[in-house]
Amino acid sequence: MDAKEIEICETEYINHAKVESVRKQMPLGKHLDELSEMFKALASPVRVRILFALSTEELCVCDLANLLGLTVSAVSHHLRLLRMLKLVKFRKKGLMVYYSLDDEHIEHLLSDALEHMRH
Amino acid sequence: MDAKEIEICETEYINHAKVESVRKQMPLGKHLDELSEMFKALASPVRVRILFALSTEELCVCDLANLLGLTVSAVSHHLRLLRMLKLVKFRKKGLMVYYSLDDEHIEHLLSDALEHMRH
DNA sequence: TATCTATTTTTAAATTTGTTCAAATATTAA
DNA sequence: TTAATATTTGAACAAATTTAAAAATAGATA
Repeated sequence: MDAKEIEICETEYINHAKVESVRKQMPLGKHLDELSEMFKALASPVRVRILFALSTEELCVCDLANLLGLTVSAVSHHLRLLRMLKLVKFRKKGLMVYYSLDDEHIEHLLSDALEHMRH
Repeated sequence: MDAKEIEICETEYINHAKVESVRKQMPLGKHLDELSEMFKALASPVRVRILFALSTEELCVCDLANLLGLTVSAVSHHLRLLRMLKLVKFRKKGLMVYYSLDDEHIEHLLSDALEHMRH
């Protein structure tokens, strides 16, 4: 038992072999971080609504604001996050910007999660 | 166009028919809120790590703290959240508390999400 | 009983997130 | 060019989250 472990957890009961075995089986740290980033994008009532709305059809920022009862600015901030995480894509037509889900993968993830929640 | 809509979004370009059609197809508000709560539980690098660790095998609080390099207190707080959202369960043996995933559903959700992320 | 210890809870501080408002950008049209 | 307008961005603030430290709880053992 080294100094760091003592600092973290002063106990005789750590099962070091077990901990090492689990550590070896963990996915790579960067994958776990990306995964939590993706979940962070979904961890908001507003963004979940945006994504489900877009799973029905393409909508512009103003339509989304109207649907959700939020300011255009607030919606735009959320869309920026969703865009950065590649959960939505957009196309411009004149002054309007139409958003849609980035791919069907996300639609499946959403419906799977909804299904899971219902179980 | 009523007063509220004007307040929210001062534009001539809202596609009201489209917005209403989407609104009708949205899942119930309470389901969307529960879903975002579940995602909130997953929206942290620490909790994602806790869940993947527990998908390997049952671990006590101290093992988890040791594995993740956090204080026991911090881990306990995260476990409380995961417990409240029914993502983990626990069994007591003497002074020790062993945590595990609540069911295989969660394991599937995690591996599906990891898979999605890799795409 | 009293003591020891793994975990939980409380409190408080630090950080992150969500929202609004105002200003900036980009595209259309006059 | 100038004006109009849909969207984006930045700054500021409130609300929520994360963490550590200390106190409290609960179970084991002497």
